[in-house]
Amino acid sequence: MPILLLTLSEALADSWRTALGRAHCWRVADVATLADSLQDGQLVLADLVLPGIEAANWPALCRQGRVIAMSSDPDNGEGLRWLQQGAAGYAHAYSTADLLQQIVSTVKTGSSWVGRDLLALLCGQLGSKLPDSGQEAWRSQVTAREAEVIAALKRGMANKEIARELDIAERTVKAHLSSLFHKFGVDDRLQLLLKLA
Amino acid sequence: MPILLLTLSEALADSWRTALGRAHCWRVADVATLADSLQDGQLVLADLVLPGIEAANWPALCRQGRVIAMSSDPDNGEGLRWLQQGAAGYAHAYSTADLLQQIVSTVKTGSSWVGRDLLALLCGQLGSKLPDSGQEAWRSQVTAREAEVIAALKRGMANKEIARELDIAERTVKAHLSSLFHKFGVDDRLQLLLKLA
DNA sequence: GTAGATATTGTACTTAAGGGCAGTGTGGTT
DNA sequence: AACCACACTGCCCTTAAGTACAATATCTAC
Repeated sequence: MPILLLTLSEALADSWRTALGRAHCWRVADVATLADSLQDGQLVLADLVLPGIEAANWPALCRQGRVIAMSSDPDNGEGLRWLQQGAAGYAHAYSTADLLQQIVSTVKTGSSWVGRDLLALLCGQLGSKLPDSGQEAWRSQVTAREAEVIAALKRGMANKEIARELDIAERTVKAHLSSLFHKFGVDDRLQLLLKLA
Repeated sequence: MPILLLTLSEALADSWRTALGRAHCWRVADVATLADSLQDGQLVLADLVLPGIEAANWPALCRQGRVIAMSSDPDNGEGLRWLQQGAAGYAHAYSTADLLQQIVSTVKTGSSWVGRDLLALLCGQLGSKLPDSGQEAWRSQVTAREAEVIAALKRGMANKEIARELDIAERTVKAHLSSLFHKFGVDDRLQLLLKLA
């Protein structure tokens, strides 16, 4: 599946092609048509200067594909808006080839990409609004070793496997688990997992 | 400059080494010493389970190097806290090799790395606008009776209890579960639950 | 009407899970 | 020194979980 380059500027398209490899890029300039024919999970680099990209088309694009907003004049406020509307990334349209590859590669794996300072802004400004209100109170009553067992449990591992990983006897794993069961008032690993989820 | 692996768990260090290349990794387990001798821009993978990592050491680490917080049990609220304290990234300690390379490569270029859903949370949309990958697709391949068993399982019930509830023999419950295990390619009820979550 | 999916159950077996009891060792507190 | 929390382990026992090998019954589709 080629990467779609959504821009009117031939120069921009060219610099993207050069960075990402000419072969698997496909230039498109008509937003409206694209929104209909977009495949699921399709990767799109979208030049924000493109006429008609904002209106009704952007959310439609983002529903279908993984769209990276490419700004010629990046600004944290602007970036936040596009990300809120479903963008999978926000970057400088004239990023270096290295960075561009990085971004595409990141988004391709299903993650989102956002610059360092924008992230800092997000953490600083919106962070306080999060209901992180120490719902993690249980952590305090769990020892370091028990926490490791929990982590393993959350990966669906059996006692024997956990023992191997932590390099202790299976009996010890059971001991840690028993302790956890008591602390959380549950009967078995399944209920513990549900309690923690 | 090698990547520093800051963890007590040999198993974890090993999985990181395997992903990132044995040659340019360096295992360290003492936070206090490290904080002093850290080079500028040094890349560090920091296991959050490590004792003493939170206290006064974390900010010092982050001032000197690029520190990625590795959680054995990731949670958006937790992630936010570490990022606010200067982390260059927040990821699952047991990420796949591919993803780990991705993360390291991203942070190495000077960007920050943050998972998709955490970013969505930061953007204040809680993922509602992000195309989420067919979350309930599994329902189509599950029979009505199997779905009832799943519902009971999600309440942490044992086979005997499920049998009572559905008014069938325990053996039948086991049959339904076995069928589910095959359909989802898992080995037991715990993994099934994790698969469904 | 025969094939296939679904639901049901039985017997018997192996392995995993969990706990009881008992003990060792370490590190910090009073 | 005495205490305590934590980590670790062994032996033994009970019960739960999961599977192999069958078998019967219903319902829908071709």
